[in-house]
Formats: sequence, C-alpha cells, structure tokens
Amino acid sequence: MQDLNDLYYFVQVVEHGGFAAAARATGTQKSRLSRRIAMLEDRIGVRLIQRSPRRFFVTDVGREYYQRCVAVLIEAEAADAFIAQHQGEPQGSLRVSCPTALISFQFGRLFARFMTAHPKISLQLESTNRRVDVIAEGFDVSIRVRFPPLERSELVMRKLDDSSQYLVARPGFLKEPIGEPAELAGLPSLAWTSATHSYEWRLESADGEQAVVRHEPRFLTDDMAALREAALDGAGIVQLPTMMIWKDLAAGALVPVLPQWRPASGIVHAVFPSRRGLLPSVRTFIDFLAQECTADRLTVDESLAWPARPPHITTEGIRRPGDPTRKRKDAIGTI
Amino acid sequence: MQDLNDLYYFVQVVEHGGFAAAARATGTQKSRLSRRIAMLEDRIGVRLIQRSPRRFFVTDVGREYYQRCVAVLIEAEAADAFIAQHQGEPQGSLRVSCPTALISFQFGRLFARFMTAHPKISLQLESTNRRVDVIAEGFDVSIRVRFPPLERSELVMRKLDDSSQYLVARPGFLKEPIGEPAELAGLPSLAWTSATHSYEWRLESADGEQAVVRHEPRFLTDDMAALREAALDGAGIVQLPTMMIWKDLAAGALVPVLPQWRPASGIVHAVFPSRRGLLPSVRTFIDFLAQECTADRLTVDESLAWPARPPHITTEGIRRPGDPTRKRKDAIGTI
DNA sequence: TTGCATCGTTCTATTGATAGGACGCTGCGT
DNA sequence: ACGCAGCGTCCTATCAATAGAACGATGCAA
Repeated sequence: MQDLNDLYYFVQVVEHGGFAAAARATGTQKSRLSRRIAMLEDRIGVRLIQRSPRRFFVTDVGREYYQRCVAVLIEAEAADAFIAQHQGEPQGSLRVSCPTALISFQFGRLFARFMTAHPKISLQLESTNRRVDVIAEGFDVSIRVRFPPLERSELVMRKLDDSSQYLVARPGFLKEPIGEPAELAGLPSLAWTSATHSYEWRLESADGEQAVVRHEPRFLTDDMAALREAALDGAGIVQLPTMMIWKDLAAGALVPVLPQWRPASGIVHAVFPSRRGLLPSVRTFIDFLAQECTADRLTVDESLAWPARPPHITTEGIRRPGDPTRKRKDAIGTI
Repeated sequence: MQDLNDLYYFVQVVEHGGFAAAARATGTQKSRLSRRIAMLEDRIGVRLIQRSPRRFFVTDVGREYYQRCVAVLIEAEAADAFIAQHQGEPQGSLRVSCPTALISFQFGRLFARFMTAHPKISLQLESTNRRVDVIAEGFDVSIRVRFPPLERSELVMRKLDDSSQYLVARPGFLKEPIGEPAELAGLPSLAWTSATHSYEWRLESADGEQAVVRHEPRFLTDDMAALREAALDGAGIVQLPTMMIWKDLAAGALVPVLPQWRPASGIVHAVFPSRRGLLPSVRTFIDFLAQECTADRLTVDESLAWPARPPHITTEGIRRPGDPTRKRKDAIGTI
C-alpha cells in the first residue's frame, strides 16, 4: 500500500513553495521531505515538482495532484473534527469526591453550573474530607487541596486553583492591632483538625520574608463552616480560604489579622487515574472546573481590590528538590 | 502530525471484521494492525473497536469515524486514479533515434502503428547508424542493436527483441552445399562496415558448439538494404537479421548457408536517460515496442516453421564476468 | 467437560526510516 | 567576477517500526 503520509508531505511542500520552508513550517527534517517526495514520484511514475537548488516549481500534473491531495487532507481533518466534536459533547456518569468545605463555598456552585451546561452528564458526588483511594474506590476524579510541597503520586493531577488564605478574626477581637507574627503567640486560635496534632501558621510578608508561628487552638474541628461561624462570633483567630470568606471580608464582618503578612497558599487540584483514553466527560469536567475557578478568582480579586495573594509570592518560592510540581506540569502539559 | 496510514489500517480492520482477517486480506502483519489501531485510539482518545479474543465489534463512534476514514481513502484513490488516467493517455512529443535498417525492416511499421494508436503523441525520428549521445542530444529514446556482451552504460536499458540472424546466399550460389564452418573460408562475402575493420562470423551449432570464421568481404557498406540486394543478386554470403529476410527465406529467394549452424544473436534494446520520472509517453512507447516485437517474432517463427533461434542457445551462453545484462535486468525489473 | 483452532496482544531481533550534517549548486549582492 | 547564504540531495549513525513467534483467552465441536 502507498504511504498516505506522503500526500501530506507533498501538500506541505507545495504550499510552502520549497522543502526548506516546509520543513521549518512543519518541524519536519527537510531530508525526510526530500526523500519522501522523491519516493512518491518514483511510485506514481510522475515528476510532481521540478526543482534544483534555488529553483522550484510545481508541474502541471503536480498541481492537479496537489488539489486531490488537499481533498484527502480535508477529509482527514473532517475525521479529526468529528472526534473533537464527539468529545465536545460528553455524556455519562461521573463519580467525584470533594472536601466538604470546598463544596460549600466554592465547588458546589460549580458542580451545579456544570450539570446545567452538560445535561447529558450525571454526577455522583461524595462529600468527604478523607483522602480517597481514587482507583480502588472507582472515582473518576477526586478534588483535593494540598499545601506544597505536594507528594508524589501515580495519579495524574491537574491544578484548578490557588487556595489563597487569610488569617482573620472578628473586628474588635484584638484589643490592639498587632504588626509582627511574634505578637500572635498566646492569642486564642481556631483550627482544622490535623492528623499530626501540631498546629502552626506559615506566613509570608509582602517583601518575601517568612515566619512560622506555632499555636494551640482552643477549637478543633473538621467542619470548616463551624470554624467560620466561630470566628464570626469572636471565638478567636483562624486561617480560612479566600473563597470561603471573601464576602465576610468585603462586608467587614471579619478582618485580616496582620494585614502585611499572608498565610502560604494551597493548591486546589483534581486527580484522576490516567490521561490515556480519558473519557470526554471527565476531560470536559476538569476543563470546566479549571476555567470557572479562574473566572471566580478574578471576581474575588476585583471585589477585594487586591490580588488574592501578593504577586511576588508564588508556590515556586517554596519549591524544594524533588518537588512533584515539575513532574505534574510535564504530565498535564498536553491536556 | 498524525499518521494517515492508520486511517487505512482502521478501515481495513473494520471492513474485514477483525485483525486476522484484515491481515490476511491486505498482506499486513496482524501485529502491525493491532498496534497501529491501538495507537490511533490512544491518539484520538476514543475506543473505536471493542475487542477481545474471539469478540470484535465497532463502537458507535468507531462506526462514524470509519465513514470519515473511508472518505479519506476515496479521495486518495481519486488522486491515484488521476495519476493513472494521466498516464493512460500519454501525449507530447518524442525524440527517437533508430538504425536505418531496423526502421526499414522492422521498426518503421511499429512506429506507424504506435502513432495510429496514440494520436496525441508526436514522433521525431532520426534515422542514423551512429551511436547517438542520448542525454546531450536530447533524445527520449534510442533504439540499438548490440551483440553481447553489452557494455556498461549510465543509461537505462530495456530489451525489445532478440535479433536472431541468418547466414544466407542466393540459391545456387554455392556450387556444392557445405557442412562445416571451416569450408566458408575463401568464399566471397558481404558485410556491414565495421569500425574495427575486422570481420568474422561467430557461429553456434544446434548442440552448442561454437566456431569463429574470419572473412574478407568483397562488399562493404553501412546500408543494410544494399547488402540484401547484393545477396539476392548472388554477390556472396552475408549475415542478415531474421526480421529483414524472413520473407526471402520463406519464398526461397535466399537460402541459409550452413543450416546446422547459426550466427549469434544480437539484442535489440531501447536506451533512455532515467527510469525515475519517466514520462508516460516514453513509457508507453517502450512498452508498445516490446509488445509488438514479441508479437512479430511469433509470426515470423510460425512462418519459418522453427524458432528464430534454437531454444537451447541463448545469450546467457556467452555471458562473461562483469556482463551488464544482470545489472540491466535488475534495473528494469520494476518497469 | 475438554481439547483445539484461532483470535488479539505482546515481545524482541531485525529491518528500514529518520535526523542531522555534509556537499555541490545556484542566485544574488557587492 | 567573486563570495556567500541558502537551496535540495545524499550519507550514515541512530532510532523507531516491523515481522514473526509466543502467549493467554475464547468459542465451538466432540
């Protein structure tokens, strides 16, 4: 059988008016183009292109053959377009896990919008704060928040959002404003239950300085809404995600403690078993979440009149050797 | 870029209902088909065929994709058909050289028939006995007769005919029949002017014996028709091509001298600059000549009631090391 | 129930295509 | 007239695809 790819090469060479230009345009070696066109001409027994160094023109036969080869490529593109369109209208059922708090203040609305936008997809959502076993438990996607450095994983990961954070309390809770992290010591605090039972705030200043403050929370829970309620009632100082409390901040119901220092951000990401043969519904879901998170972040940033995080402080600032973020970027770069 | 050949493989597998059947039908290894379809599915992210040993069915997406791939192949076949049609009706002008004698007794009629069969082709024929420089003088084809071993050439060669020969004289010229080559010595002879000015008959017997007889022609010319006329007039013994004198032999106007011995045959061949990018008109012309020569030879063989040459005596019998016939055969094997 | 023929997939030694550089040629600018 | 940049082609070490065999799975006949 003939090599259909030769038709593609031929079209590229003709359209670019030469082997060198076609090679540059397509990222293909010109020796390959030269050889493949020569082989095509040998096989069909016709000179398609008259050429020598510096001279290049397509024969009459070559011109007509080119038109037919273009028709081949148009049909091939139509086949690709069909696949792309097919993938563009995904359907089926998705099993997703998501931390409870993220559902309530950020992703719940996104899931609802997704289902409105994609009537043919069903969603089975497990609201959980535990680290699910994606493969063994049969999840298509698991949404997680982790603070860098992220641990290695066999799963593929797609970053959805930065989880910028605020250290806040009710107005008036502090008898006097404080200006240094060290002044936080001994103040009442509230926190998310930690498996390690050790609690600290990791803070960064606007000019890149970092500080770590240990504290002993007077209120521990794995219910983030309860933490927010307690803070609103003046029970203490707590670190909470921007997305959860941006309206409270805008309304003045909560105020930042140590405004010149910010807690390190987490990374909200989706993990799934494999990129290969990813169902269109899963792909669409993840793309949708990434897109909506970006849009929501812009809304919040405009409302708070400053970036969700100081621009010069990024997750890269705390990257360590063996940091899986580089691998992750490689892994999802082609999605 | 994607591999367009995968579309072909996919269509073949679908149309044959399996990899093994498609492999048999197309002469392609099933491992290749298996791998290429798997790669295609990976690349487009869609399962096209659900299969396991003994179970095979095309998915809905696969069925629709198949339709589009068929469209691609239809266009590719249309491109091929265009080329074939283009080649099927050759046109243009041919410049050909041919020895004068060959024109008169063999090829003149063939050229006329060719032009009748191909109204769109013009022929520019140079009747010449000199060895033309095909490339420098701009010939498309040069027709030649040479006796083995043929010398090497940069030109591509296509054998057209064996030029079997007869050693003949007018009936009654010989007072007594002769039976051995040695008896030819001293008899009057006629010959084609040789550049080397040395004349010999190289003869072969029915049982493969070979003999060389030197002679001093009393008539030398480069006009083969004149040689024939002189022989018909009883001027002497001459070696002439079968095609030239087969009617004289059939009519008894000329008789073979030494019927048990035959001169070695020459090879009528066409030479042309290159096989690559051979114009359809040139290809058609050469094919036509080869075909007509074969047909004419059969006619002559039947008329003379014996083969133009004894079947066991061939040019291979006098092949020498470095003989270009082997290379020539390799060179033209794919035309 | 079992054995067997044939399926699709995988593996690896072999084969063929390719990348990248070298080369000769050509047209253009000086 | 000459030098040079860039062309298309060719060469070869390297890389990737393939042929062919082996393997496990499956359906059917005995």
